[in-house]
Order: sequence, then C-alpha cells, then structure tokens
Amino acid sequence: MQGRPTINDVAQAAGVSKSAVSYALSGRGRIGAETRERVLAVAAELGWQPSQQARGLSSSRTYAIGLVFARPAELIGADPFFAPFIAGVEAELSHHKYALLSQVIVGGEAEEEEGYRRLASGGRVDGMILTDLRDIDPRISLLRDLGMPYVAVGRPMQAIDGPAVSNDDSASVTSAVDHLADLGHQRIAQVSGSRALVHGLERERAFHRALAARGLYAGTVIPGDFTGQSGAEGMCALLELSHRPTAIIFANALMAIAGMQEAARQGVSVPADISVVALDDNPIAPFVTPALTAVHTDVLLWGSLSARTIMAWIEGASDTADVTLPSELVVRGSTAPPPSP
Amino acid sequence: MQGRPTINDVAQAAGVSKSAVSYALSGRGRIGAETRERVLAVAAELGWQPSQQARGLSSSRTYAIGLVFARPAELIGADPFFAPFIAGVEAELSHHKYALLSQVIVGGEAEEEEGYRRLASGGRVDGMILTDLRDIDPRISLLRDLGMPYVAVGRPMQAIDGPAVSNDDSASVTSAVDHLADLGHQRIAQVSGSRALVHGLERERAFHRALAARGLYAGTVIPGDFTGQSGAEGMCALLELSHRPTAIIFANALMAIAGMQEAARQGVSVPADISVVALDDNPIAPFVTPALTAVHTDVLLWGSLSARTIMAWIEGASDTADVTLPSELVVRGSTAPPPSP
DNA sequence: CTTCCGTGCTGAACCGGTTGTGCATCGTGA
DNA sequence: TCACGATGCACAACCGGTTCAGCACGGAAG
Repeated sequence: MQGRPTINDVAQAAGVSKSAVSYALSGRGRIGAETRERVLAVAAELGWQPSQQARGLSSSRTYAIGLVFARPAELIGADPFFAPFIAGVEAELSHHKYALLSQVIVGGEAEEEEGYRRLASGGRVDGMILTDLRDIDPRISLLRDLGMPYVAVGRPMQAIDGPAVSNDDSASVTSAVDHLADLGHQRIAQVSGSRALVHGLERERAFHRALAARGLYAGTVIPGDFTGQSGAEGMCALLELSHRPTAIIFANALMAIAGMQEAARQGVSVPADISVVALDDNPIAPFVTPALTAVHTDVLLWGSLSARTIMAWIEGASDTADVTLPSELVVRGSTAPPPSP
Repeated sequence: MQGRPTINDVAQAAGVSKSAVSYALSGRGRIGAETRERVLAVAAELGWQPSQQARGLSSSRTYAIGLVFARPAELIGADPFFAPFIAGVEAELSHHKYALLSQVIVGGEAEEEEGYRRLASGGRVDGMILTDLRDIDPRISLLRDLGMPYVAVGRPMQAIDGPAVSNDDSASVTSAVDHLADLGHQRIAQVSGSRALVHGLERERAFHRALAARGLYAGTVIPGDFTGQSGAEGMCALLELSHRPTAIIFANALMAIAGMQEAARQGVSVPADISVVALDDNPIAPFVTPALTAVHTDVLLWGSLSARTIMAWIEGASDTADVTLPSELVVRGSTAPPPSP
C-alpha cells in the first residue's frame, strides 16, 4: 500500500473481489446495492482513483485528446487564440474525464508533422484537434491513415471526411466591410495574413464578395504574415498608393496596431484620415489609442465546441456535423467616416 | 493486426519471443547482434511504436508532465507568458520522449486545485510544473503528500523542499528603477499585479530596495490585478496625486498600455510628461505609440529550463538546484527624462 | 572428458484495470 | 416439492508492454 492505492487495495479492504470493485464503480455489472455502497465508501476513504493508464490498456482508449499548435517564434506570444482556445477545450474535456495532451511547436511544418506523429503513434491520444489548416493539408491523410479521429478548427477547402468547427470568416469580413461602407468608405483595402492557411484564402474571397455586394470597386490586398512588422509594411505600402484607401482591414490586431503606429509616424491620423479594422480581436485592442475596432469571436466557446465534437466522434456518435461560430464586430475608436475630399 | 501493431506482431514477424523484442529495443538484456538488428528492422517495417500506456503500466511511469495554468478569463488571452512557456517546455520534453499534459483553467483557486488533483490522482503524470505561486501555496503540500515531483516556476517565499526556476524579479525591478533614475526621475511609482502571487510581493520589496539604493524617496504603490482596467485605474489614481510621479512602473504590458491610454485621455503626454515602464514584455509593446519600454525575459528558455529540471528530478538526479533567469530592459519610446519643472 | 561459466534466448509473472463466464444462492411458479 | 430463472459475486483471461528466472548450448579450463 505504498504509493497510490490500487483496485486490489480497495477490494481487499472491502472484502470483495477486484471485479466487484470495478463493477461497483462503473455500474455495469450486477452488484447488490449495499455492496456497492460499501465499496464506494472504502474507495473514497482510501482516496482511490482508477489509473487511467491501466484503464486505457484494457479499453484501448487513452481518454486523452491531442492538440498540436505550430507558430513561428515571433507570433507565439502575441497570438490571443492559443490560451483561450485551450482553456475552452479543457473546460469541456475535463467534464468528461478526458485530458489534453498539447504540443506547442515553434517552427515550421516539418516539426509540426513530427509532433502529430509522435502523439499519434505513441498511442497517447484517442483523437486530435487540428488548427491552422492549410489549403491541402497532409495531416488529414496522415490521421486518416492512422485511423485517428480528428476535428478541423476552421473549415478546410478540401473535402476532409471529418467534422470542422469554424468561425465564419466570410461573415467576419462582411461585417467589417459593411461597417466601413455604412460609414461612407469607398476605397477599402486589406492586409491579409498568410495565404497558405485556409482562412486567409477564404477571407480574401469574402472580401471581394462583400465589396461587390456593396457596389464598391475591388480593393487592394496586401499580403502579410500576421506579424507586427508585416502590418506596418502593409500600411506603408497602402499609404504610398496614388489612390490611397480610406479604410484598411487587417488580418489580426497585432498587424492593425502596428499599422496604426506606422500611420502615426507618417502623420496620418486614425481614424480621421484612415479607418482601421482588425479581423481578430485582442485583449489589448480596447486600450491602444485609438481603441481598435475589431471582429470578436468567442474563442473559449470555439474550444469547447471543438472538444465536444471530437469526443462525440470518439464515442461513436454519428452527429459529427460541422459547427459554425458567430462573430461580432466590436466598434471602438479606430473607425470613422472617411475624410471629406 | 488491425489497428496499431503490438509487440507480439513484431515478435511473430521476427520469429522471436516478445521479451526478445523488448530487450532488443531497450538494449537492456543480452541479445545477439544480428537478432537485434533483425528485430529492429522488422519493427521499423511494421511501423511499431511501443504503447506508452502499456509501458507506463509496468514501469509505473507515464512519461508525461502536468502543467496547470489558471488565469481569470479577461487575462487568459492577453498573457504573453503561457504560449511561449509551453513551447519551451515542449521543446525540451519531446527530446526525451515526454509528453505535456496541460490544463488551462479559467477561474479561481478552487478549480485550479481540482485540476491538480485530477492530473495527479488519475496517475496521468510523473511530475508537475507549478506556475503562479502564491505566498503560502496549498499545492506544494498537496503534491508532496502525493509523492509527486514538482518544480516551482518563480521562487516561492516558503521553503518548498523542491527546485524552483525563476526569473530574477528583483533584478527586473532594479533595472527599471535604475533606468528611470538615470534619466533623472525622482518620483517613481508602481502599479503592481496581484499581491497574492509571490512575484508580486517580491517585486514590491525590490522596488523599495532599488529606490533606497538610488537615494530616492519611497514611491507610491497602487495595487492592480494585471488587467487593462486596473492599469488605467492605477494611472488615474497616480495622476490625481498632488505630488504627481514622473515615472510609473507597471506590472505588465497590458496594464502599462491601458495606463498610457488613460494618460492620453487626460491630456498627459507619454513620455514628455510621464515615463512608463512595464515589467513584462509583450510582442505588441514595440508597436503601440509610444513604443513601450519593458523588461524582457526569455520565456521560451524559462520553459525549457523548467522542463529540464522536472525531468531531472523524475529521473532521480540529485542536482535539482534552483535556476535563475536573466532579464533585460528593452528601452523603447515610453521613457524619457522628466519634464523640467 | 567432465565441469563450469558466459551467452542468447524463452516462458511466465506482473503492472492495474475491464469484462466474459460460471457457480452458488434465493425466490418463484407449477 | 422440485425445476428454473434471476441475482450477486468470484475467477480468470486479457490489454501491451517490462523484467526476472531459468534453460540450452557452446567454448574454455581443469
């Protein structure tokens, strides 16, 4: 009885066999009411918790979900997605006795795939949550070959035979464009994130659709990479245009804030001369000057729904339908009507 | 042979017993050279990876480390510590075949302790990394009672019988004070984070020590809670003082940025009228206006060292000495000499 | 030629659970 | 009164590894 108590310790203390203990706890077998209560009392007294390792060995389940998260080093701290997403996943998983095996990787795709392989082939997880989907993503087929359940965070372009939990990028972009158009802006530009990721592509298409829907001319799209540096460069490039836009939509708050700094340095006033919107919110956004107008998504909820979806698949549910999250434009101080000509 | 191959599949294919396979892989038993190579070849061909579950069951090890991370909801996304710290931990762990079982908890201490209990008593981890140590922390004794190795991130006040990996809060504060004193500031105030956390206390003491060392009078300390809101309130309170400070040290970048916004709203110019320093850096800090001067710590390294330390304890090493990280003041645009009177 | 030891491998027990099978015991209906 | 089904539990096999004890064989020493 040194160390953690085992099921044998409980069985011995309760004067029953270990199968009786197992049945009493799971409620699966046929166990008399007073025996069950005695066993539960003894288990509680000894502080016994079944070993997940042993349980997993016989059920060939690990009761753990894997999450691999890859970002370049300069983004890993700035990204306001990671922590709340994990928190949401966790909140849901822990109610169902699942654990989260996470792996954050600084670096590129090679390391990321290695991360998946490690978690999957070690038999450590029952399923995986995939973030940052790329246009044609090798992880999908990797996991399908391994027979590992997965859920895609963000809707992929390719058919994936699996569930996806996505925020509505199209709606986000549309709400940003509509807000700017309502203010009277006619020349709206975009500084995008990585076009290699599916939501980058989707946002770009949605941008052009939304402009067309409001009868506006096609806006300039400057490619970026989610870093502050690229946000500043995007602003710089747009300010040099002969036909300068009066509003810019940035892929995330970091880029937008860096862009606003660049504008300030060039003596361009936000929002008087140019309006700025970010497509991802950040807790710092309300506190910069001017406060940043951004499209806000409930990332905590996003995590919860992802967790619920992957667990449903693992448990064999058939209703692994796709889920779409709402997002909401939060108007703060960085948008205003365009300057009168 | 459906699903993942097991050690039995390998043994059968190689024409040996499963113990021979185990020995061949671990190099522990006495196995002939050509038998070993044949086994390894077959294992590679079948793509066999030993199940960590089964391995853990017999070795009573899980090859996993637990990390519980608790933050209030409004901070969980803003905190630039979490993601790079995990990334650093991961980078180190994965080289040694360990996995990271993380748990991010939105909420208070009760949920957090529950999180520890769940990971520890489920037998899921071999050791734990403790962050956000409080002055007298119940987790220490909890883990000690469970016989679970742990490493404290940040040096606790109480004696803990265990290793700690800390950044040097005292040095951080001192470098900030020295920088401001060098610029000529005489009245320096602090807006602190939570005093319940050990590094909050340590920073406050170091603040007073550093002021005294420079022959400056004791500075005002306004309590905060790491949120932007509290940063703005702190700035507000300090601006109302009859003998207004000329420089303020904030506990983190979010508070500092919110404080600068509040100053701007009141028509107080940073850094012309008042200088601002943050004790934790943030990737957004260079991009706000003015760019925020902050004390920077290599959080990735912090994570790596924590991982190395906890693994050393688990593997039975005796050299679990405390580690202290360097930090560095990054001077940007939010500090300047005080206004001439 | 026997004894002895080292080498190379096998068989079996074990880690801590889950689950199928089977044996008493008891109550019920014919 | 006896057959029969339901109930309550024990026994044992199994999940996939690790590891200990032991057996067969070969070469070297006596």
